[in-house]
Amino acid sequence: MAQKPSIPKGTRDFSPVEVQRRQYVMNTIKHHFEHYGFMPIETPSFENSDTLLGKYGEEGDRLIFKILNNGQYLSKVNDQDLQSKNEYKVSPQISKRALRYDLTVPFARYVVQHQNDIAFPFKRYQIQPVWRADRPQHGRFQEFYQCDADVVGSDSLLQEVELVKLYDAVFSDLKLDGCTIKINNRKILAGIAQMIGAEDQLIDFTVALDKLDKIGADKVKEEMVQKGISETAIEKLNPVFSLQGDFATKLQVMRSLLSESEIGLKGIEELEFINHKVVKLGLKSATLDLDITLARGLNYYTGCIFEVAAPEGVKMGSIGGGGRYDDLTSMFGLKNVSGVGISFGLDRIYLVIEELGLFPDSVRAGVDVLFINFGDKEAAHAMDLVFRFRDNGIKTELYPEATKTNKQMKYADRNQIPYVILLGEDEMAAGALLLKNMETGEQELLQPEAVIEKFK
RNA sequence: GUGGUUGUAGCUCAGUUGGUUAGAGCGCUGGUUUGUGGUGCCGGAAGUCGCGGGUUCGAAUCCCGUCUUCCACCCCA
Repeated sequence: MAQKPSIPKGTRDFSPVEVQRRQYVMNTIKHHFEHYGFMPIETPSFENSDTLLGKYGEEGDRLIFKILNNGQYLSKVNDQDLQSKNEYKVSPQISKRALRYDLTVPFARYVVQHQNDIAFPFKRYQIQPVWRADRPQHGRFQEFYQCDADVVGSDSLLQEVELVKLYDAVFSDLKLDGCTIKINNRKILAGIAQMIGAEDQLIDFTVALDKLDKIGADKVKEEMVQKGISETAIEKLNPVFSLQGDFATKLQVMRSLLSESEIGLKGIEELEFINHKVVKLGLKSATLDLDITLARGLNYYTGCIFEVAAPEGVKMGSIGGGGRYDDLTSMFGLKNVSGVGISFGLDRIYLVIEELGLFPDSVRAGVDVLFINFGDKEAAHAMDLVFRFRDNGIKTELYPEATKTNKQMKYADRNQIPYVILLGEDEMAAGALLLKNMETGEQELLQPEAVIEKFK
């Protein structure tokens, strides 16, 4: 072997067991999406650059993978821009397409493009990979799967309620108990900013506030001062920094704090409605928690925002996120269509389930039964039975070579095949099969019909 | 994008102040009565020590660059 091949950073190969387990997670999510009435769509891996650029903020633009044009792409570049080595000026001239960064923006594009064929409200789900030129870390990749469910064309807060229930249903089904669905509302954040006279600095303000549980109140205040927010304004935020108690209690504190802000109170009302309904319906294993510091960088959100934290003790960033966006489709020319959606981070959910040892044993690649190959004559007979078994829904294979039994048994063992059938001269003469349970080592001589019955 | 960290056989890792033919465990492979795996015993193959430069009589070991890994920022799923 000369130079070892490799794959780009932040990407992975998946072994048979890994693929099987990923499909288990994916199928669970998909099952619940469909159960809730979402319909599947798919969009291209890459979009026109202008569809994506400018939708995720400055940071987002930097993380979008740009695709180099084909042909003589350099010949058309403005010489001056090329000389100046200004990538912001050159990159649009040499790249007209980019890999999708998430599933929400391509969906908004889809809705606008197909608006005449869509019956609103439109509920779609989408499970596809996305790409980000981020620096890899644990649970952070350059290629990863998102599983999104979105509703467009409905202002009803019942959608938010349904999405909270959907999160709970999926995580409960995956036995991932103890997830926290954090919820907040951009209107509340806007209200606070308004109250402290920092309306123009909403983004700076929320980004700083978002770090509260990570760096503490003092550092957050420091950062806000740095961003030009006045000290007296920050003093007014003290109730926010020390917010405690259950959902209703926290909401009460925020209500009095925001009594002067119309938009802030609207946000409070929305959350109250959602919480009330969710409490009434009940959650199986997740907890809905009001997190006033939750901001989320994606700047197209306008109402409720969600983020899901893994069960306590697991070191992992958010395993899901979402929110309401009132204006996303207007960027593509379709006004007054509100959307709300959530996303499941498949790869992170996988890592959490793995860490907690929650994958069922039944999630396994490979067959149920292996026929040992004793030679041409025996193999020919075995093949008949292999197909008969398969027709009866039993995953079956015949070892392709008549090598030593030892080796064939090892193969079965390595591949965690639960049963092996020995069909040699003696068994053929008796018209029977020797079925061996690889876990217990027990063997029994059975008629083929009896084996088929056993697997039903 | 910023700072740090890692890279030695298929895998997990040793490798002493730079000094002969670079080691171990697991795995793989062959044998151990030619129809029986997961725990035995004996043997074997396998590494331009991430890649490219440099210092040196001599580099896995020191220096620089580069890629990769993981971590902290940033941001997020």
